[in-house]
Amino acid sequence: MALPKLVVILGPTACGKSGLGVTLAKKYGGEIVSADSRQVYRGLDLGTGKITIAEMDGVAHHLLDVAQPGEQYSVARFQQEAYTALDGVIERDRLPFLVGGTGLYLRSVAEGYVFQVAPPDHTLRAELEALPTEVLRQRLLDAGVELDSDAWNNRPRLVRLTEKLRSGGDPHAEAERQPRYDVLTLGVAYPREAICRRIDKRLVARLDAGMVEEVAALRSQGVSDEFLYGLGLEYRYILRHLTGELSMEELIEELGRAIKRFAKRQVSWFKKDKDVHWLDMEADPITEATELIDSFLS
RNA sequence: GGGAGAGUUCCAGAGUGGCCAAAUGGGGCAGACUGUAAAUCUGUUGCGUAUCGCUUCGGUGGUUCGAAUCCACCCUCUCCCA
Repeated sequence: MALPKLVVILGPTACGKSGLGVTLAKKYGGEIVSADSRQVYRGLDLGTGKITIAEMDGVAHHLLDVAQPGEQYSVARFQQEAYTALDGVIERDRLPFLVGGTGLYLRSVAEGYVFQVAPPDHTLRAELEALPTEVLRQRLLDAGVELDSDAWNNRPRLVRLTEKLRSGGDPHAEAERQPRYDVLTLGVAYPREAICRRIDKRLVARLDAGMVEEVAALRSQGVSDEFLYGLGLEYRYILRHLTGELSMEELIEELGRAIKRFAKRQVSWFKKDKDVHWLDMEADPITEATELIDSFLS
């Protein structure tokens, strides 16, 4: 039995994924499932570049605003909820579009990651987090776990490896996949300089639109600084501005740089996926995408 | 006009005779990443026909086997007294 079809739209930040998603979804009678690790939170709007109701233009969107700021979210939870949402779209006999920039989230659904039975143990994590890195590392080494240089100082990863070990999992287990969809992946990207220009432009526009005020409001509603800091980018840098650490000029400069660095990391991630059909955004991406989708559906 | 101090590799900033192409941080570049992923982490960052050679530490000229480090003069900047 053939797998249901899914169109994935991915790409670095500020390249027009959401807009393209809406256009294509309208054209094909589709619905959109967002794949963004920060847009799942309610109230994180300007800072995440979340699509507005008006911009949705009547197209149904899923997995936006499904968690409370401060709440724990994870790839596994995302995958679960995305599967449910996508299956709903398919049942309604509509074409599902998975649109977003969180590489891990996208891939977990598009490729069907099978997660080990080792859910986060927050009590254990709290314990481990108090330990020095060398201790975390040494315990794993003593247990025969092999660590590559990339994980050597990576505390979150050391903690997760320990967690897997404790719950009887195998830290070396081969990554498993069970694809549930027949996927067409469209990539949205501009040349590097163009991305940088778009990022700068969008940053200023969002600050004008009240992005700093959004963060201030979240704080006054009781969202912790720790959570905001952990979100990174806009929330982290604006928090630092609000606490007086960064002037407005420094905020614009440093945040702009950080977003560009992030875009680069996204590109690094997406580049590895050889199945992406990269659209030429400076030509006619809609026609190009339409042709690809048409042949994908036929 | 007089006095004090400073000029270092993209930036900031260590380094005061050999272990210095030069610490560290930032930035840049490349990368990793299956339950925190906008997070977290790794490598690299003068040039070259590369376990060796070449050109760098404001400029010029000295001292020395050897100088970013010492001396002289010059240029620039900061500060203090006028």
